[in-house]
Amino acid sequence: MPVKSMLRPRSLSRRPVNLCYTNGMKQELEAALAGCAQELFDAQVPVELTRPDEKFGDYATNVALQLAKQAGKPPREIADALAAKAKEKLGGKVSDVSVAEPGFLNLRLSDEALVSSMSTELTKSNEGRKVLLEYSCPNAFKELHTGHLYTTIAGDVLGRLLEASGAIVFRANFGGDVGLHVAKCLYGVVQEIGGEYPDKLKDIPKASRPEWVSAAYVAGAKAYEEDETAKAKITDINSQVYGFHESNDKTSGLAKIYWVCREWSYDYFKDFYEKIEVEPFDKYYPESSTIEPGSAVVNKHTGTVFEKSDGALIYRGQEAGLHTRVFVTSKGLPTYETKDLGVIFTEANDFAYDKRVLITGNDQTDYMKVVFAALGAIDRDLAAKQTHLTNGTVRFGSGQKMSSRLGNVSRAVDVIQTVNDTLASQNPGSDHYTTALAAIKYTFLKHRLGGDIAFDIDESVSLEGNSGPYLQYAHARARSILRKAGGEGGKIDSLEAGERTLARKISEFTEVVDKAVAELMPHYVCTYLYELAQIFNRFYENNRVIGDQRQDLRLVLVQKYADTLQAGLNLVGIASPDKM
RNA sequence: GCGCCCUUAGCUCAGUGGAUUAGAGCGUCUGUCUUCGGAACAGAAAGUCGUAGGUUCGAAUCCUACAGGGCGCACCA
Repeated sequence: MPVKSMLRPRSLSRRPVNLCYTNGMKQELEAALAGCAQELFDAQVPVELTRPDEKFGDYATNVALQLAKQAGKPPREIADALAAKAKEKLGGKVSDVSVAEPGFLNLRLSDEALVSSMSTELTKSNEGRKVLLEYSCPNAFKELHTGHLYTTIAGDVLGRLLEASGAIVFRANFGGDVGLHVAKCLYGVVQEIGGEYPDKLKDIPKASRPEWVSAAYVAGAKAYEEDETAKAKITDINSQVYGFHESNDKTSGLAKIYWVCREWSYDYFKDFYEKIEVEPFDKYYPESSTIEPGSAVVNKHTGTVFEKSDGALIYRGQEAGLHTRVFVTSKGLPTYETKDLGVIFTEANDFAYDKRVLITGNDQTDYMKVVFAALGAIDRDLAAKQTHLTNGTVRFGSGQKMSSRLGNVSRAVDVIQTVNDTLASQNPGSDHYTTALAAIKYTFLKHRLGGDIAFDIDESVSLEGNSGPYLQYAHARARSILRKAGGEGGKIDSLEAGERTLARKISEFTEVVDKAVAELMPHYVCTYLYELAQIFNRFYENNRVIGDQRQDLRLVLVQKYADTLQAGLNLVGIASPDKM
């Protein structure tokens, strides 16, 4: 495969390739219609069903318009023929197949078929596929900020989606534990404790460690800018830290401080992930561990893939329309490029993945292309397994109004704290942490992955409208009905209008998830769940369940709805308590 | 300077080749209900889909140019 094909624009790579679905009403109807086209016109066309406005039907297709050109007949004529054939072929599955100008085909499912297609059984489109997900990726010795919160939540949900589609997911976390930021931090630490006395670290209580280390970093960074002596010292510490790894130094004063503070960082990350209720990582890849494998790869391909230029080792990406980037500096130090190659190969060894999905900020788009291009020149197969997704920058405030409570503060813990406090003040006494998490996660996840996000604290904390808490409430409400009604339920034979609208929406669930999985876009699920809850709330407003003649039937619908909403919330990592 | 991304209602965003009125939420205005949990529901006002061309039976969606905004362009990560 030529290198260029790996550099295709995201809009193309998003297209799903795997079309071997096994079940589902949509797939069944598509196959049947393709069969009709084959029989009538001897034409092979991919039939794609869409969900039109309910008044037109349950599914629609423009296949007749596509066929018109091939067959050289008016689309209307083709549509009429297809409709007649489809009715005959699909029998009891559809109650109506109609044609609309200029040649759209609309299908309406029979109530029976509609009811049977309400399912939370998902398509296993990635059965057995090994997918490595790399996300979150915070630097040790620093605090987690809002960007980390976003990428962590997004990555976690992509993992859930992939797992739901049958994939075996490996969650990897690649973060910097060497480099200038570490040296700055260590400098600050040493200043704070008055020398290279690792024993003094014992005095720092566990709970305040993250902030303490962070403060040391800030002090170190300031000294680096303002004080020449400090700057020289920090530069020296920087190379010492590399030495701690090379010589496996665990005993000298500064080395001890380094290892202890590094461990504190990893503890802090793990606590944080637990706190925001995301799946734990399978493995951490500290940057220091990727230097050796990365350098080995670069050295091996020097002269072929990489070339010397001004004393540095570079990959010349210019010919492919990319940037030329340095992999090893003229001082012989590996750059992030080399470390990235190192982690790619190490992960491949550890997990033997079929696909690797990396999620980073969108400022790394062009950079990653260069790394992948270099990788492609080394190992085409491995390069073909790489996917780079980006999450946008989190902006605060919306337009004119900045949030007075958050200002520009972007620490992840502050965001959580602020949302939690706001909820607590609005609704004292109840358990609002679950609600706070739902609010935050949903705020991030409802947007299409890739674009920047305006994080408006007031909006995300809102319990109304298109929000996580609205969905949780909509779920708890349905569960409450079910509790009150007891375990009864009945059979669904025919549906009234409001019931049918709800059933129709429920039946879309698996299709929406398929799409979210195929495109690795969680927001489709969020949008769907909100629409589902909205439709239920309308139904609920207009239709009595308990005590109604149709109680038994409606309870089945409520049950299906609650299960579907719960399954969907679970997929996007949001809790669905039965009571709030 | 070169490259990539973005621009849809007052604000925040869905929609990315299909159909009569381009959809939501928030905000604004007006209602519903002696509530199977009101964190609800119904309705109204609000849009030349950045601008100008082009391709197509059909364009917010594809192409070109321009404008505005963001990001990236060798020894940082």
